[in-house]
Amino acid sequence: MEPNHAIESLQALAQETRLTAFRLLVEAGPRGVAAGEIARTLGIAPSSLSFHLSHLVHAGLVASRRAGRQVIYAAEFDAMERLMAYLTENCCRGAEGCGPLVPRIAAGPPIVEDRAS
Amino acid sequence: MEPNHAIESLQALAQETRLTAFRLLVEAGPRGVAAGEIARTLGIAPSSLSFHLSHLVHAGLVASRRAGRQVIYAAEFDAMERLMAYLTENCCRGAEGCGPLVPRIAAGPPIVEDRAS
DNA sequence: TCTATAATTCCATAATTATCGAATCATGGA
DNA sequence: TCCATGATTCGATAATTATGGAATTATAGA
Repeated sequence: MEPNHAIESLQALAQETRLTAFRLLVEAGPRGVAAGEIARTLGIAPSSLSFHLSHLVHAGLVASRRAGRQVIYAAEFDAMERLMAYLTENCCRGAEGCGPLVPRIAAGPPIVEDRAS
Repeated sequence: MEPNHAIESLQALAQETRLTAFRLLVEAGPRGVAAGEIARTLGIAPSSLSFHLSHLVHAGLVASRRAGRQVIYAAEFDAMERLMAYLTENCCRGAEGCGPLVPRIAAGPPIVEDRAS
């Protein structure tokens, strides 16, 4: 994953309305939720929701399909996995519990607060 | 981790300058990097960097300590781990590779594109 | 075709965020 | 104390983002 795509994904999630919507879709699973129901649940105007959903879709974190008059949105779990992988590989080096098999060797020998220099 | 803190952390990372700076600090490890050196590396004004670092510090993703005339910034790996844990628990349900032990049971039976309804 | 429903796009406005020069603060050394 | 260096805060400005009403588009049913 390129840094720019990671930033796009992080931006998509870094907003209260969108994170709430995304969590709702994660809860709902592959079946997804209709736009109108999301808007009602979050208590915001449909046009505002469209604005936010378009961010999530553009980042690839959410997919939409039409079902009759409604448009169903569903979380794209694979995309979320890829984001997690990016963060693990690029933002966790040196830590232990962050991700699989990213040893602390990369950051050099562990220096324990050498403020004495 | 509360959703608001997660959003703060995501916002901190969801910006090119800040993500680059954070990755630099992750690379550097616990020893950290002086503010001036970060600004030089990123090619931005010191005042701009301060602005961005304050975001990262406020989110808890980065810590600062003074060393003589310079201020050294270092990644807080624990905070990053906690963010990863939050995302795994709240944004990955139903997926397999996202995190440890979050079974797909939570999202109900896996529905394989039931567009036939 | 007409109507009702669901959603999006368009538009204006408000709010937030990013940028950097200038001024200020903090530290170390002469 | 004075000066130089490193960093932050302040201030103005530019750019981006969020909000919701009104208009538009898409679909289903009468």
